[in-house]
Amino acid sequence: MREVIRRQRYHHGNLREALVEAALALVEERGSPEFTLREVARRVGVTHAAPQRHFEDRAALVAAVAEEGFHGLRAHVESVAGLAKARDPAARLHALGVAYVQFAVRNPAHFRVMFTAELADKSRHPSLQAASRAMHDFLVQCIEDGQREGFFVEGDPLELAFAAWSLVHGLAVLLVDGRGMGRRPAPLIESVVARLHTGLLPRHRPKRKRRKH
Amino acid sequence: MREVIRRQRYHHGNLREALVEAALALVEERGSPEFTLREVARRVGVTHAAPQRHFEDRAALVAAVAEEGFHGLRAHVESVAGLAKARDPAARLHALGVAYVQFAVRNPAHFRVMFTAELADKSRHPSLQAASRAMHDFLVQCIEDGQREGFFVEGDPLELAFAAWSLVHGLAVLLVDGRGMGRRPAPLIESVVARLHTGLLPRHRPKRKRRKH
DNA sequence: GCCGCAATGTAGACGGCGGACACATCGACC
DNA sequence: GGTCGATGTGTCCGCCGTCTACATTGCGGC
Repeated sequence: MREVIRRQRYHHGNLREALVEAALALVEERGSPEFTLREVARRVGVTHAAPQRHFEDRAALVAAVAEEGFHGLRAHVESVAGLAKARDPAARLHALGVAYVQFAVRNPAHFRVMFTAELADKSRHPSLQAASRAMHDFLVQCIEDGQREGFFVEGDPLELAFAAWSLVHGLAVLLVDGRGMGRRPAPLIESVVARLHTGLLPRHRPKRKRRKH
Repeated sequence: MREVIRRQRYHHGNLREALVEAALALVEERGSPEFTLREVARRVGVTHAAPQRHFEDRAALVAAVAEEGFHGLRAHVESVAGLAKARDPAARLHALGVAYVQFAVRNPAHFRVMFTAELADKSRHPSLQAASRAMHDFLVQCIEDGQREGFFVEGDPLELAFAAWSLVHGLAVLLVDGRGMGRRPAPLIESVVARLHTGLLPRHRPKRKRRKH
């Protein structure tokens, strides 16, 4: 009965990629990086044990999805920052930040998996660590360049990078989690990332001490 | 054999709280918000079905831990911001941000559970939504006060609040996930949150266009 | 005091899960 | 055309969350 729809070929042919794709689709559909190995296998049309030929365990599949995501993120960020290369470092940093958040909003499933709690210990997945690290190094480089040319405030570049990374990552997380207060994301991203540059304090600080009451 | 160590009383007496506490301890120990209901029950010394008398399902227990965390966060933030109340709004906002991140770093287990992916859909847990919302409202209020008195730049207060919330939340997430670059967290928190106020651009923007090469 | 009942914990069953294994099928290379 | 490694199947294991029937308890009305 059930074998009416049956895979024709015994071998799938491209199971590994198909599994990654199916897993991503599941995350997309349910908006949460929780999926079952068997579920993924069913969707692809193979037995639940078949994935083991391609991924040592469930975590390996999750890591593969995350890694694909990191590569996509890096490509997007570098392409956008590359376009802004001719302009000054501040514009480049701005473009970098916007691109980061854009990627998250456009690829929420990938982003969720990339930062899922199950992958918190990345020591088991060195390629993930490398991708994340490369991103960070690129950011620090961008800030050091800007400082050297006087476009950014002086100070420990690592600390500035950490601040930028925090704002941008926090923004991405909040937007992907649907805490965007129902606004259109694009302008919100632009203005929030711009805030990183100018800060919340007015350029001309009021000298009056405090209100009367 | 195994009943040598056996609970004396048939009724635990305070099972609900004990379960929340045990769950939190497990998260703390393994550094990840993944725990098993049966595991928690074993640790408390009851049968695996006993928790069901207090929590409809596993998600309800997770939500209870998260809710406890939100109450703690709010208490911490409000107490710190209360102390800084006498000072100007900028100092108050700074204190608020530092307190937020401090809470995350000091209570990583709580923080992880509060923002775990399983609770992404908070519609099923209105008390969580309320706690998170209260936090946000407090922040917006703080910014509106500051703007009114000229301590912050003008503009949509919701957008400024979103920027502040992003930076602080991102910083907390990165620190809790151990991406703090091995630095002592306290000074890093101070300086990164301070960066929110001043931004990355120098106060006196260089007018020269760009480097020669 | 004691009794009946709601609250709370126990014991066991069920289906689904991740993982391990032996076996079936395939395709690439000799 | 035969062989062997690669890839998918079928089955088993222990653990999981949840359900249900039953045991134990504490408490309020008599």
